[in-house]
Amino acid sequence: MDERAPWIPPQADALVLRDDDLRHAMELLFFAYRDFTGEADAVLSEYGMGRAHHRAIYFIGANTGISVSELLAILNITKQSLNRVLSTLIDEGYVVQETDDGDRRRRLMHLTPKGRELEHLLTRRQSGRIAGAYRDAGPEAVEGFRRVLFGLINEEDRHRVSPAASRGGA
Amino acid sequence: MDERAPWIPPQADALVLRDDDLRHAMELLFFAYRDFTGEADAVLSEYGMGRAHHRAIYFIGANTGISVSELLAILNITKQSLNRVLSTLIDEGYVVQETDDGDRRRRLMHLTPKGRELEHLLTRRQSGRIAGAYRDAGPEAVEGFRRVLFGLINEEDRHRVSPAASRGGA
DNA sequence: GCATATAAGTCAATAACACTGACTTATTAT
DNA sequence: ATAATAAGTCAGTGTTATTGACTTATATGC
Repeated sequence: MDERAPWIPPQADALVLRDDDLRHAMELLFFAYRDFTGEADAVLSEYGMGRAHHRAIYFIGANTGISVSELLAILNITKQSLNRVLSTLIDEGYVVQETDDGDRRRRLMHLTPKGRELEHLLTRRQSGRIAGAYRDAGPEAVEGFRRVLFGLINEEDRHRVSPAASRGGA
Repeated sequence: MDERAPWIPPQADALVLRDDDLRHAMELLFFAYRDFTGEADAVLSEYGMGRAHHRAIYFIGANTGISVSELLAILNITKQSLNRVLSTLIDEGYVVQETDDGDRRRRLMHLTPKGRELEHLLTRRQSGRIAGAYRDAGPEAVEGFRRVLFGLINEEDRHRVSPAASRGGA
């Protein structure tokens, strides 16, 4: 069995990718994501919540007026899984649902002030981590970081990523 | 409450980080990690395994002769959690443990040929995704990707990331 | 108007993954 | 001999997610 990277069409002067490079990338993703998410987990457990609540709060906050089915598409989980999380958030006053006037089947959601406050509390530590990494790596590295991560996302979901404020700034 | 990014010491000509930039980074991480890991999940479920098995296989494969406690430190989970996964992998012949001659309390682990085969099967699709993203983004972007992700990892764990083969290559 | 499709919500059962706490067994170090 | 370390085990719990079946309300196509 041929083990050497059958997935690289050796073309032009393309960068040569070895096993070590891929291993390195996978480990970077694993550790970075682990530490990045771990940041908020401590706060969440104080509220009796988990990462799923955070994701819901985050994406409702980032997409005010989002419908349930749109949120499901972003999170890639089932309605039943979301429901448990969502009903907690609604019951405890972090999220509000309002019937869409145009289509009264749809429930548009947004954060309450309380929900917005929790969102900020949760993202504050994560923001600090990102800001530090961005600062240490420099603007060009940030642009590269964005390009590669964007390329890792399924094409059909790339449109869901919100735009960055600064793009390619010096 | 002052909401505007209290975590950025505005210094020198440092890149200005806005809420949008941080939101963008968080979403990139979320979607990229989601799609990256989702790649292997389909294969895993055919084997009756989950992501935890994959992580164990991966890190044993990348660190031949690793001890149980070292693996626990990398995965950041409890001994009991690992045990469920590990005993499956051993029972089904993917992983072998051998008593360390120097310290007979320690069990050094490595993949069997069967385990190595599964590891390759699992990482093949992920490798393709990374290779594609690297190719599309270009070598400089790859270097930036690495720098930022590395900076996101807790300092005390950065030494656990294996080195990349190509560093800053043209 | 009626049939059908869509959006949302719900009930029940199950599984993967992780946790805490308590404990045993070897083996090494003091 | 005693204490510490490495590994393994048993029991109970919780979060996150799943599948499958079903209800309710609203919208749309004919």
